[in-house]
Amino acid sequence: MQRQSTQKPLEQARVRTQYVQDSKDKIDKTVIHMEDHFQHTISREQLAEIAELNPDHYSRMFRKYKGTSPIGYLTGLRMEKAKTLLKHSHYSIAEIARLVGYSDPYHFSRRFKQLIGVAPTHFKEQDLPRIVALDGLGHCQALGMEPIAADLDRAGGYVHVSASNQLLNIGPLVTPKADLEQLIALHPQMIVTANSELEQQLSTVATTIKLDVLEDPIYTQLFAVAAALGREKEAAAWVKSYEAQCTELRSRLFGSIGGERVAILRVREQLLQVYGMLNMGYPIYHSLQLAPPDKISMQSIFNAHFHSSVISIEELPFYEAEHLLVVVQPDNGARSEWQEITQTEAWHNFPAVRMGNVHHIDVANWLNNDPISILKQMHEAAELLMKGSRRRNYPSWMQ
DNA sequence: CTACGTACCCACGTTATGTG
DNA sequence: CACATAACGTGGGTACGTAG
Repeated sequence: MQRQSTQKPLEQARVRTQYVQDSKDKIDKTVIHMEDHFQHTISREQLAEIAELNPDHYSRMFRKYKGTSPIGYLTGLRMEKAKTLLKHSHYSIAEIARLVGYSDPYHFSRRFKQLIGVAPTHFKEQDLPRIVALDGLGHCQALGMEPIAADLDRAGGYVHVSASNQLLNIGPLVTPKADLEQLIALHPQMIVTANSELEQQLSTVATTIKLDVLEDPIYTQLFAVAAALGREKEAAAWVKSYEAQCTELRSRLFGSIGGERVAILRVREQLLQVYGMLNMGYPIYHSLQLAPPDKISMQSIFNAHFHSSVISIEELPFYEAEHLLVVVQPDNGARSEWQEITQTEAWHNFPAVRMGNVHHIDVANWLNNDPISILKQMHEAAELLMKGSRRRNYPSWMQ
């Protein structure tokens, strides 16, 4: 008799979940090692040893979680460091090559051109505009442009800000004089903002780029920024890569959950919302083309700007779905609201709850609506829905 | 001339991938 | 997990261009 058949399904799921988590932790351990030691020689074997995995198996696992080979990831890391040094230091190319882990500057130069598109010397001389991103940091980064300052409070957890890129946190800009003076002192050439009043006010300081984050689809927003920065080619390349990833994830998801419905629930103090196709719904319903609850489909058809419905817990059965993504606001009011919800009959009868398909997502990563965040949200959602058909992903404060 | 950077070539090492 | 093999990456060498 096979061992599996004697093991309870829940126990199997627990073991599988533990295994997945262990592998991820091991890969993360090697990523930290790369970040700390990129200036030295690092081999796949060394990394595999750190991860306590067979080198072949390690490469496979790494690609599974990071989408690239270990050495490919390390090279990318080194090139990012090199870009920073080229822009912000006076070291020679040979010195920079050495500082990022290349003993042969010629080799470094070749790889740099191959990956970045321009030779190190030209990159150093490129006169990039001084951009201040009061909004749209993710838009700029998707176009390969690193602003000199940004409102990091509005950037969201998914927009990566590396410690080395000297990005100044300027926000939140609430228009009093002091803030404006600080902004002018930066001598910006471009300012990206979603606030029309500010745009008017700042148009005398620099060329302003107005983002319409509520009305415009993400591609329109990206191309608006690209047009102002002369980066249309980069925008097109980003869209192409993004759509290729959408297609790949859609086909994998179809294989694992088929046409099952996904609902998105946001819990706040005294407020329960079910999301539509916009904002948090965008990566789920638009990018991954997953099915929303039937009522959300109807509401979206009748109102193209439909954002979310505020509901009472008794109305939950009208939004039936086989999978549920839940955002609980990280405050005590929302947490106690959440505790109450999970005690109700409507909750226990909800299909996704009965099937064990409830996943928690972090508000800090999910409220932002920029290319970088949307891409990562899509990957996070796909991973949760594919791997975790029986996995509970409670945040640490709930355990 | 010298220093620095890029392009090209070649041999060898490393990594990815398919198969069992 | 082991193995074979193809693909890719690396490092050393040389030639050449450019600027001071």
